[in-house]
Formats: sequence, structure tokens, C-alpha cells
Amino acid sequence: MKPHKAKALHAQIREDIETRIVTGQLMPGDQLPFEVELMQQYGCARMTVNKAMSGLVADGLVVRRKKAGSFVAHPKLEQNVMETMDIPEYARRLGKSYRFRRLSRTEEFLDNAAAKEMGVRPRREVVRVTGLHIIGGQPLAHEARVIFLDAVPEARDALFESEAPGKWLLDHVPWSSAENEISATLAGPEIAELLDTQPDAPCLVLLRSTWRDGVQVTFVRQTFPADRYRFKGRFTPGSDR
Amino acid sequence: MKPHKAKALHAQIREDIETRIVTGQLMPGDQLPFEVELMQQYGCARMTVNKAMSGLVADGLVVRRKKAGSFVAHPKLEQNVMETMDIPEYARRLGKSYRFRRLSRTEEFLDNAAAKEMGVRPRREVVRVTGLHIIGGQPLAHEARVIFLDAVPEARDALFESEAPGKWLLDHVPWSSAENEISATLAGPEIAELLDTQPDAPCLVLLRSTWRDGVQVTFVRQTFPADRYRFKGRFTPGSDR
DNA sequence: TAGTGGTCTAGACCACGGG
DNA sequence: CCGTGGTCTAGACCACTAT
Repeated sequence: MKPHKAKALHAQIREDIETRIVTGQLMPGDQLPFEVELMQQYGCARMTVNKAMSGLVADGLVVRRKKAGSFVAHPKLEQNVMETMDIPEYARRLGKSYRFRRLSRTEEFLDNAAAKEMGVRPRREVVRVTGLHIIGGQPLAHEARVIFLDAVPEARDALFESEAPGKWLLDHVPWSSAENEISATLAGPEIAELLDTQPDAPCLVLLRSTWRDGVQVTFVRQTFPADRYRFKGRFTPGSDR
Repeated sequence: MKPHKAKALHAQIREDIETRIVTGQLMPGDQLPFEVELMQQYGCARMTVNKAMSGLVADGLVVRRKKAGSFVAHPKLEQNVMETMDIPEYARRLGKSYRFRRLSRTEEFLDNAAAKEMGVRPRREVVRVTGLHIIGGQPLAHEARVIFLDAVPEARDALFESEAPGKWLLDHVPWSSAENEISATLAGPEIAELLDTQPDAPCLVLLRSTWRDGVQVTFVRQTFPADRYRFKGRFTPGSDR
């Protein structure tokens, strides 16, 4: 009946409590057993119980206060994991072909206006790239990107003729923190023609700034026709990791 | 010089490694020291090292393979934590007033068309609520919500005249998993008038289905004028938790 | 002040999987 | 095979905080 793969005890304890929380047997604010009680219930060491509880805390399901005990956290829907902002990955999931078509590539120094829009200091030398993400033969998104050459000097030699700058950067910049903004706009005449849609078509706009070790690496604006793409996300407390 | 608040050793180890990763000293795929080496370096027990490494794995910064060792993970920008989809919380952060103005409330049985749109079976009895989220006197979003009475029978007695249904649900539904979809649309004549904007104004649309223990609790469609609200998110691998 | 969680140790056994 | 990580123990001391 049970799955043959026996789970670790700390994972079992964690799941037991998690189940009682998500099913509503335990309500937000309810107190959980003390560690001492749990180690008696499960007949294990306190470290094992502690590992289970620590995981629940990391997942935001439980809050703990010294001397008081452990309690079911009050749910927050404020944070949601949004997936598939990586367009090639999105295409792969759909089983469709993907290609990037470069429209332009220039090297220049940021003027004041552009720098202000991105919130960086002006006069930084950059590579500007625009292009289309094409999935199954249809353009899914228009992309306008800036890559800062002082952060990624190797970009000077990259042409991005068929390889999307985003993928290139993931392979050349070791790790990054990113800020995203999702907004909406009308396609407008130029992008409408490129995306083969109407100028008054509503579009999703993703703005992303990526940083590495304190210096901005890239800034990108991706425009998706609303009828072709939507951002999907899921919030399942503690189901993963 | 050092902050007087000494951090836990496992947290210190974790930060040391994390720093080397995010600054690029360690590149994706690079091998990390074995646990035995780290316990010698830091002069601590293996459990302590293991706790640090487990945290890095949970944050997706590190992958571990038995016999092979531990390696820096390849970065993915696929998942991003989006914040502030909770409108009252958003108002609070801005230091502005918040109120919910109910526009309508009905109890009915879902017809086939509506059920299909939400992906649930028809003939379920629901409460339908529409209203406006008003921040600093200005309408920020229009909301159209369905609450399933078989999942939340208490909703029959809730009027939602000034309390937003979202907040009410958080207080009455213990925990939930949620699916979100972000899209874009034009305001249209009706919502434009309610939101005090133009019918052809681009708007962000948030669709959210919330489930509890396998049954759908609510479905909501929130419409934000694009010039008043945008979703912001951050992706800082391992910075929090 | 006393109870609780936070942390750490110095061992141990085992499953997995690379060589 | 045998090194690695995964897990667990039975203690211990300490920091915090509710009472």
C-alpha cells in the first residue's frame, strides 16, 4: 500500500504536519506540539524533529517563538513563484520550435534619457540588441535589450544573430540577481507589425534588470501580445523543495 | 569591526559559499569542497557543514551527487517570486488608505459557460462578488470573484460590504494552494468608467484560483490599469530564508 | 526564572553511484 | 568496491522571552 521508497523520518514528520495544515485540521495560529513532545511521539532524537520544523519554517508554513512554541503561520498570498519567463524553455515545454531573429545590434553610449529610464548612470557603453522570439513560426515576443559592456566586456564579440542574448548571458555571467516588473501596454504600430498583430492589441510587458555582484549586467524589455502569452504561476506552500 | 551579533556557524559557512557563487568566484558546474574538507577548514562537526549545504541546495544554488560531490548549480531565471499581489498590503506599504467598495453580491448556481471558463464542473452554488479596491481615494483595481459555497459555506453569511473577500477568505480558509495567471486586456467601457480611465486603456489582469484540500475555494479576476499598477518581483538566489 | 527553540558535537550506519 | 552524502543519535550549552 505504502510506497516502497521509505522516506526519511524528518521528511515524514514534516509531511505529517504539513498535511494537517493544508487540509485545515490545523488552523493559522494553532499551536504545534513542542519538540520534546514530537520526539516522544516519533521516538526519535530532537535534532530530527528540529530538522523537520526548520523546513516548515523555511517554507513559511510555521512560525516559532522561543519559550512560546511553534505555531501555524498565517497564510500570505503575497509571494508567488512565476514560471516560464524563459522563452526557449517555454517553447521546449510546448514541444514547439524556437528561434531568435535579431533585428538590430548597435554599440553606443547611453544618453541621459535612456540611463534615467533604467535607473543607471549615463555614459556607460552598451550593446543594444533588438529581436524577435519566434515559436512554431509565430513571433511570440519582441525584445529590446541593453548589455553593459563594463560588466560584460565579452559581449562586444557576441553578435546574437541567432542565439538569444538571454541564453548567451546565462552561459557567460555566472550568477545574478534580477528584478522584474510586469506591466501592460498597447502594441503600437511598429511592434504590432513585427509581431503580426493590431496596433491597439493589449500586450504584456516584462522589464527585467539583472545584476551581478552589485553592477547591472543587462536590462531587457520583452513585449508579448496578450492573446499569445500569459504568465502563469503557482503558490503551493511547501510542496516543493 | 565585526558585527557583534555573531551568526550561527552553519549560516556563516553558507554565506561564505553563497558569496563565492554570486560574485562569480565560483562558476556554475564548479565543484565545492567535500564535507570532510569543510569540517576541517571550519573546525566543526560534519552535521554543521551538512546543514549549511542543505540550505544551499534548498535555495537552488548547489546540487549534490553522492560519491561525486557538491557543485554550483546552473542558474535558472524561470522562477521568480512576485510580490504584492495582496492589495491591502500594497496600500499599507505605500502609506495610503485602503478600502473596498462592493458593487454587487449575488448567490447563484454556475451555468455551463461560467463553469467552463473557470475549469470546474457546473451547477455548483456560488457567491459572486464584484467590487473596487480603492487606494488613496483612487480606484486601483476592479475585482470579480466567485466563492464556491460547497467549499466555504460560511460565505453565505458574509456580505463583503466593506471587507474585501480576499481578506475575509484568508481569515476563514486555513491554507491554500493557488494558481495565478497574469494577462493584459483593454479596459472596455464598463470597467473603464468604474476605474475612471479610458476604454482603450491597457490593463493588467490577474486571474487566481485558490484551492483547499483539492476543492476549489474561489476564483478571482482583478483588473488593474497599467499606468497605476505593475507587478514587481525579485530573484535573488538564496538571499532570503 | 524557567521553558523553549537554536545550535553544535562526535560519533554512527546506510544507500547510492562513480570508478 | 568504497568514498560521498543522507540520515540519525544522545547528549550538551546557550539565547531568548513569556510569565
